[in-house]
Amino acid sequence: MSVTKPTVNKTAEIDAGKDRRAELLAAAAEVFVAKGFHDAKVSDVVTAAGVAQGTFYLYFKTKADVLLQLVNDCCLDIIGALAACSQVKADCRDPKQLRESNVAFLIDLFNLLENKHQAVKVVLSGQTGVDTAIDRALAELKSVLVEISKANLEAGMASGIIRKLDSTIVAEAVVGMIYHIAFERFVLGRRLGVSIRQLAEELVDFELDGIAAE
Amino acid sequence: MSVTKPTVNKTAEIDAGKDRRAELLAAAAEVFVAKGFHDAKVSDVVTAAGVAQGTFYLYFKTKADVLLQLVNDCCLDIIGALAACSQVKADCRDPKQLRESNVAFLIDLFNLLENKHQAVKVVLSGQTGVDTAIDRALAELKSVLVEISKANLEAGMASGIIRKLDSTIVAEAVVGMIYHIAFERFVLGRRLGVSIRQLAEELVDFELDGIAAE
Amino acid sequence: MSVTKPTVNKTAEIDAGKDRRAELLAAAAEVFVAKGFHDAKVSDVVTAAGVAQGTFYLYFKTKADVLLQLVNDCCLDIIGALAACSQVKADCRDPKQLRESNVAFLIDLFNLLENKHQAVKVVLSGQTGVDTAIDRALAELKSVLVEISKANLEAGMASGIIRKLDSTIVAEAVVGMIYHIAFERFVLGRRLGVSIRQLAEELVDFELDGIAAE
Amino acid sequence: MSVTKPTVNKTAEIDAGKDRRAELLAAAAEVFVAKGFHDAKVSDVVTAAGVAQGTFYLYFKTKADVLLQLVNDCCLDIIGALAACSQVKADCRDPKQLRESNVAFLIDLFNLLENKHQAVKVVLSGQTGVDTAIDRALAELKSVLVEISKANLEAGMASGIIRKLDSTIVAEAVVGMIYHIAFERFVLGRRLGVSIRQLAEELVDFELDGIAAE
DNA sequence: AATGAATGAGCTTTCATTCAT
DNA sequence: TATGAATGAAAGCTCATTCAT
Repeated sequence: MSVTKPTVNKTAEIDAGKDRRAELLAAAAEVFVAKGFHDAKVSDVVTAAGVAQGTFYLYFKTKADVLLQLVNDCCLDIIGALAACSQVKADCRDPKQLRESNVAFLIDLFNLLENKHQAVKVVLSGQTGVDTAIDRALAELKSVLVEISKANLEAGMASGIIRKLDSTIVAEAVVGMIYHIAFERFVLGRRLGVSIRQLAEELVDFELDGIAAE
Repeated sequence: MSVTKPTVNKTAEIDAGKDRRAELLAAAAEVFVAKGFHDAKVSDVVTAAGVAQGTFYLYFKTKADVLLQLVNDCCLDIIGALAACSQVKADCRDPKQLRESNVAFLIDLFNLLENKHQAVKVVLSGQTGVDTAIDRALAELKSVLVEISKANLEAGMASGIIRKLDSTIVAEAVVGMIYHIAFERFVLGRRLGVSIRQLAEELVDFELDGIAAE
Repeated sequence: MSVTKPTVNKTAEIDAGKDRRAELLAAAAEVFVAKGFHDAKVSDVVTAAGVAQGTFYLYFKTKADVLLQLVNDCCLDIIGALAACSQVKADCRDPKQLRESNVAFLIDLFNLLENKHQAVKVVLSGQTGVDTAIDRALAELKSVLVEISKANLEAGMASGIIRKLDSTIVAEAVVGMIYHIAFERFVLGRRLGVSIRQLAEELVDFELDGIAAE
Repeated sequence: MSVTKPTVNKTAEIDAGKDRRAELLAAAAEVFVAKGFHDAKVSDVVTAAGVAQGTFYLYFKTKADVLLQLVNDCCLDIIGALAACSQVKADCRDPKQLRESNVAFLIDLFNLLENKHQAVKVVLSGQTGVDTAIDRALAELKSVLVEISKANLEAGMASGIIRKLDSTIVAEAVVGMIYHIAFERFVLGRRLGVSIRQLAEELVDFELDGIAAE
């Protein structure tokens, strides 16, 4: 049926479809963050999006499906961005450069999270157990972060710029730290009285030098 | 007949009541961890506990109530234990002592979590949005950890053993790190190839000295 | 087992049993009036009676059974009393005597209702549809009242002291009037500012002479 | 396609909605009369209406809500009708006119009750204690009847057409009589062998002249 | 006789999903 | 595509009744 339609219409339709889909996705993110996935009703989402109940099912197979797409889209974006900005760090030699590249990385990450806003909140609030595909996507994102961290630690150890340590444990620790801080700031909205840059610098200082004096 | 019942029986009866409650609590923890609170049915819990549906409601007002009690019990226990073991650190003077008291604290905490087992899994998996009382208890636990951490950081800064830093941010970072590691190990069961002692030592090394060489 | 017990004990037991039964009956009446049969729980009744849940079932087969016994007891009492006091009227000749015997009858009836108190409230609130036996008892009571009224009307017509009328309709009307007034006074507690005697006199005036002047 | 729908269809749709509600209301009345509110299940109502369980909750908030609406609708209708037909009586001067206006009023009332059929049965069977709003509506209806009756009695006394009497008590008695007769005829179906006109005349004779000869 | 913990059938209500229009 | 009324499976919770002590 759609095959016989002129291209112009087809494009218009697709665009309209994309808009609708995007609207629903945005509305869903908003509602899921506000009430949590389980307490959010499909009717809440369609009300927020200003469409009818049935329209939801033109774009998503099930209620879980919209969460999956939300998480997938967001995770893929973040993973993509991480891949881009994490390569800078890999070959730094001196401590100052290490500090700077780490700070730059965190600032990039935090800005990314800040812009994604609602979708990020959904990802960070860790809606687990809804669907194995979602669990996989969330695990994948965390795993990518851990891998980046671990790879950097090992490269640094090889080049002598980082002390000998258990890269697995420390990578997990670093990622846990970042997730927690990101959750506080981007989901709960607790800015802790600092800008993104200040936050990144403080965290990198902690990561590199620890808390001990000297 | 009932008049002549020895005290022992009476005690046994009371214990039976406590046992039932404990059995249901344990079964609920198990089921909540396995399926998540929302997907867990009361019928799952009673089946796991081997009692009838109605029996559940002799001990708990609602399905959310059992989660609340689980979380409350567990959080109170942990907070109590933390209060006890966190005081050692407060007045240490030299770096070696600082390291040791931190390691001891983490070992105590991890052992506590390991023993509480299922209830801890429930607490750590962060079942949020079910009940404001539950949210409050979980927030309280985290807040206590952050406060302990912050107080220690500030005491250490005052005595010169800890460098100047933003105690709020670093305390959050440390707690995020611990939560994440605890979640990995005690909920997901990823032991990362180390004992609790090794884990604690590695984390304290990271916390005190960071990752930078020298 | 009870056969081998000495008579004294047996009597004591029976009395105790009667007391318990009476206590439960009284408690049930109270609770049924306060909450209505359907909203009243067996647990409310036993709590009010100060006995354990299981004890209820030593004296009554089901929850409906206690209502049945309450209604039966009360209806039988009233019917018995009615039979006694209604015979006076039957053979009165002159108008003054008719008025007096009617007033006396109503006073007797109202006093009876006032004394039965709670049980009467149960009967008058017309708990219908719980059990066919209960429906039958309530219908029987009303039917007896209607029959008395009808017989008196017909006797009066025969003796010329009462005008020609449809004894069935008027008997129903009279009974409806009495039920309604009794309900207002003995269930809802609206005394309408008069004593039982005044009430009876006013009603008999209305019954005999109607409202028209002259 | 839907864009081109003629207005007629839109109306049809709205009517469908009204019809559904009316169907459910009718089915509920039927079921409530047959089994009583408490023993009637929502599943009985939807089965009687030929719709699915969930459909019930598209039109009514709860099971009690449908009873409330039934009672409210019916009571309001009756009160409205009463207001209209009760004014005729107010200023009648001679006995014959008084009798005729009273008969006319009762005939109007009985016809109204006969037409409302099932809903009236629900109202007259006095489903009490389900919801305070329902209790209020039923009390309001009775109160209106009593007030009308009382006002007429007092007007009649003032104009000398009605003898001196306690208008409160007599008004209650008259309303009790009417309720009882209406219940017998319109709920239980006992027609007592007379037409509505005959019934009204007999009752008015009784009301005006009482039972005494002469 | 008295207890009260345990039972489990059965109810109301919710809400994701469908489908005729 | 869009609609929204209708669906019905499923879940939480209640409470009359039982029974071992």
